[in-house]
Amino acid sequence: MPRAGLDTDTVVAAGADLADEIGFANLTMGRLAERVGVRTPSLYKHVASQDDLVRRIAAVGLTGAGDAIGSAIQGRSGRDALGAAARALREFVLAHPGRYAATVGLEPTGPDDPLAVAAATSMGPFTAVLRGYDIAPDDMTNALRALRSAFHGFATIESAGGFQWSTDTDESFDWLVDLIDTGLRAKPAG
Amino acid sequence: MPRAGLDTDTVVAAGADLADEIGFANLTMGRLAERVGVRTPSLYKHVASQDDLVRRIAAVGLTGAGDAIGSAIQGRSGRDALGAAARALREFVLAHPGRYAATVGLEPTGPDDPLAVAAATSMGPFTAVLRGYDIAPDDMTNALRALRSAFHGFATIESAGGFQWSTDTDESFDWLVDLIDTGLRAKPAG
DNA sequence: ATCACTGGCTAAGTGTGTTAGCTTATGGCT
DNA sequence: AGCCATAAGCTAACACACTTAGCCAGTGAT
Repeated sequence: MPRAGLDTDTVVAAGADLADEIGFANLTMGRLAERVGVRTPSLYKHVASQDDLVRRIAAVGLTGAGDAIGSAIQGRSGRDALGAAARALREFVLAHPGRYAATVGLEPTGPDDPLAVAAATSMGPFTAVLRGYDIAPDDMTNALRALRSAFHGFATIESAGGFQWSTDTDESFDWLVDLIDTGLRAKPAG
Repeated sequence: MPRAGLDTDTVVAAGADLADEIGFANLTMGRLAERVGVRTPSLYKHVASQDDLVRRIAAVGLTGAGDAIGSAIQGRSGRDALGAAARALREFVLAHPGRYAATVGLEPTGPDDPLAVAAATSMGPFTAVLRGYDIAPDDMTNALRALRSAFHGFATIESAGGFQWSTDTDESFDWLVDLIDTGLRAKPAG
């Protein structure tokens, strides 16, 4: 009876990959166990429950998205940085739909929830982007939430196949980025 | 053995109410059966499956949101109409979180999917709102998708408790509306 | 070489979605 | 009023999925 040599990170990573492949809704403990070459109950040596697994996958997804956005804005600023950040988020969600789907609909358990921390840090790059605009310090949180709402909304709707008419989604995305950029520029700083 | 006198609409409406009360994730066929005073298998006389039920609840949710937005913009135009529409959507989602949660993550099955139709018509009022701005006809779809992304994103994140810091969400919402309004106004029509 | 630890296993329990097949209330027709 | 087709409810049973309990064996330190 040889051992598979799993640990928590391996299991979570495999779960994230599997969710991307077969869709988050189809992720089950049984399928994940099969994927990593082990029987279902053995997974519970590495994660406490399915909910625990999902939260860890979500954290991985948020961290990944944040990293992608962070490196996308390197050396850019202003409209350029905004576009690069938004594009990076969108491409991450399209490339990793399962991981990202795991992040929606999770109530944060507390202020020091690792998931909440991951969510906060993953949005960090957007703060950097906003520094390229003339935003009053008091409005920083509002602006961050606006960006997050708009790009998260677009990415999740697109990822779920929610845009019906066959009009080019790339064009719609660029239009949204331009709308936000224009708004941020024209809005009075106070 | 008296009859409960159910039909599909009754079951779906009860399901929507129950989802609002206990949360969409906690909606089960068993709980719904108990709610309507019937045994679980009896529900299958009125809906084909749980997936069918969810899609019907989602359609009810989208229709309800669309109606709320539609009546909110009566007699308003421009920034006023935009704010009223956005506020109506947000309040609908906060008042009916379960119904609205049912709408996310559903692949439309086809072009004549009743769900797709409901989604399209529910966004109709936003088209009316956009007529108050100087949008090129070719950009109408892009603008509609932008509005939908932004307000859907905000509403779902807020409804899921995703906004961490204790900064006032009302203020953030107004800020978002103002950002979009400013952007739509300043963006060149071509 | 031994021993504590730990990662794997099987067995079993609970809850949820679903189907099959029976029974009887309901409403229309004669 | 009585008859009958339809369909709404029921029980029983199955298929999975998540989870726990408890056993066994591989692993690494002493």
